[in-house]
Amino acid sequence: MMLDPSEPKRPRRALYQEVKAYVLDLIKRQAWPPHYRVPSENTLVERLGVSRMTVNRALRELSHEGRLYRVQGVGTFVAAQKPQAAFLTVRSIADEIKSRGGIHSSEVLLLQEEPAPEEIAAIMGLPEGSPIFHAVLVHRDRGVPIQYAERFVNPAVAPEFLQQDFDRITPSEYLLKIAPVTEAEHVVEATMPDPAVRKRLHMPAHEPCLVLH
Amino acid sequence: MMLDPSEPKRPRRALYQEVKAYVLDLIKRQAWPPHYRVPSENTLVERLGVSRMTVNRALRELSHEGRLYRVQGVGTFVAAQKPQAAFLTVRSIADEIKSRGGIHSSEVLLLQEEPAPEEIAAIMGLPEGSPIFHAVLVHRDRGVPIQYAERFVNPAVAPEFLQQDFDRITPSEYLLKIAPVTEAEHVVEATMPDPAVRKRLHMPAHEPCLVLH
DNA sequence: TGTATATACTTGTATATACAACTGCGATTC
DNA sequence: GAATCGCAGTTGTATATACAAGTATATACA
Repeated sequence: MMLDPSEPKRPRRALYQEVKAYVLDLIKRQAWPPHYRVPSENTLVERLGVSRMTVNRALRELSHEGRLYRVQGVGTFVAAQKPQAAFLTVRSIADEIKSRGGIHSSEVLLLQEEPAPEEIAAIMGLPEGSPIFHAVLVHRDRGVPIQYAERFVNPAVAPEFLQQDFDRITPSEYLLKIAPVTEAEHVVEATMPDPAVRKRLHMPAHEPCLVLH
Repeated sequence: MMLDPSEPKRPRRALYQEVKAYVLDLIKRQAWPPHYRVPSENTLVERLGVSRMTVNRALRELSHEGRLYRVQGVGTFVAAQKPQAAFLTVRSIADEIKSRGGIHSSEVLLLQEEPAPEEIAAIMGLPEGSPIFHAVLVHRDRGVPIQYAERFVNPAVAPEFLQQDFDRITPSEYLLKIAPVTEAEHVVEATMPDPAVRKRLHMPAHEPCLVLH
């Protein structure tokens, strides 16, 4: 199939947009399922009859949009469907604060290995009481507490977790780095934090807050 | 200032990244305030000693990232600072549902003019009891209630509000269309919905939810 | 068998060039 | 005065070319 600029439907769209549409169509119709290896740039150059820079721009933008991912020296692949976020999207808290001109800092309140509590073990599919990493951090913007994060990590996934310097890199960033997320479960609930948490965030009493599991 | 690849700090970063950093730095330091007209691509080519395609990519990506905006035939300008969103971003609920393959429907529970309640009037800067439009909708995905939206609208801003067909277009989309938002205030709070709302969403008792003002 | 090397292929970046599309403005013309 | 035209300047797109950088595989060698 060629993308000929002189086709019946005069292409008001740019060529690289056509290439993007071509790829998106194949993804949407499942002809290219998730993690399918997309034809190389040079292959698409031949197949579509456009220059490599044009193909490159199309694939690069689709990659930027999260529809593809690319690995230098290896190839281009169809990204797994994005985790569905019902009118909420969660970003790295550090990025978020930085992007609006704030000054991010974080404090490690707790970082240790401990036996998994029953409910945590059940969620993660581990036997109750098996060792698990437990971290508690507070993120601040110019010293103002913004987010309190309590986190349990399966040691099988991130054995080096306890050795990390979380003043340099946030746990989210570290985990994303060593275990690229293909699937994630987010549960947002609203609740009243317990008194201990409330105190650490300097929150007034009786004020509910958001909890992200 | 030239961006010479042979500078002391060997640039592990790509040239177009350097150009982006150069522009971002000037924006961040307010040397280029919002709506300031950025030098043209050709000017930056001379000033930075890189090719136009490199400058073009840098400016295009910054435009894509919302830091600049570009008008063909006119120029490139510094974008107004984006409304700061603390780790939450809000999209059109209809778009959101559609984008994850759901089927959106909405039901108008109430749509009328009424005297403004005291607290609403205070927030909107209107005299208490002045007429105001009041709309209540439920958004659903395949029949499952996803969002309950109660909305007060200043008649001065959207006089045609009551005449709209909100089965076709959501109130958010309508308001965005007739009154492009330059500034918005979002307050997210967690609370227990009152029994009437709870019943309309078929929510189990005692479950808190999110409220977006 | 194990290791190092060569190679082919992939994506990433940078350049020069060219033309298209659009805008704003001044000059020209009626 | 009003409308039109042309032109300079701007961004938008497309190409050919080249090299850098990363990966995987095959090959040669000890």
